[in-house]
Amino acid sequence: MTRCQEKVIHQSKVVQATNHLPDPDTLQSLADIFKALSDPSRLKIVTALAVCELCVCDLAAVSGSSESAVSHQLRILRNLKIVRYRREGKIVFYRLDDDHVKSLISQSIQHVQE
Amino acid sequence: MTRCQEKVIHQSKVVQATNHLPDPDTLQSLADIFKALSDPSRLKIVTALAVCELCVCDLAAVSGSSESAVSHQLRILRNLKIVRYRREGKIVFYRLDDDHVKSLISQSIQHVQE
DNA sequence: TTCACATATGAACAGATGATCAATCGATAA
DNA sequence: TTATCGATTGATCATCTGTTCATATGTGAA
Repeated sequence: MTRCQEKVIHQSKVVQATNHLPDPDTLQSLADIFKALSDPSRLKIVTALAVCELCVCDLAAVSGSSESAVSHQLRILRNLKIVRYRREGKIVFYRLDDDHVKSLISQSIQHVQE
Repeated sequence: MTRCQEKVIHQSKVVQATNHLPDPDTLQSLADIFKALSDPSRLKIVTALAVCELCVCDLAAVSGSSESAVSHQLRILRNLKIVRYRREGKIVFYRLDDDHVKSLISQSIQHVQE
């Protein structure tokens, strides 16, 4: 891969910036959580769950998509430990796994609205 | 679209959650910024720029991808007003447009590492 | 002007993504 | 048991994404 000839001039900045990058695991976790929140459907689900615990069909109603689609999305959120669930008879209730994501979103809303 | 028969039971929760959803514009802006940060390459670029101003070939070196790929990613970040640039002769220097994204990422890192 | 270099752009391609549909699972009630 | 309902899953498919490659800008130097 070719590099521009100015490389030497900014090399110290490159080294400095490289050293300040998060470690690969952290970088991947960051990208994962951002990706989870980058889909409008999932974002609706998460923001809805930030208000209160909801079952799958409730979430389908809130987000305006099918229960199947919501279930697929919930699996992604489950795998990322963003949501957890409890079964009550035939109904499965979902809620946020912790308040990290909740505060992350509320902070992000402030950023967006400034 | 069919709804589960429990709909009536949780209807107040559905209404409550729906009313607390951010307005569509805010929701879209949120999704956009999260999507911008959901790609590992762009995340490296942004975290690098959080350290100091860098030119395109520096960013290519830091992120470990080609200058063309970086340039394409920078266009996305430019369109979202996440980065800005200044030209100095043949070299174009990029930096974060403001500190919102910087603080958002540092907050997110804390969340990930807990 | 002509050349070289840093960057930007467009086309094309492979891989990822999200919705839909059908089938299935799990739990309750008859 | 069987039937029903809420939820999950797998397959399919259209769409989106990110990289690569080739080409085009824009700037400064010769």
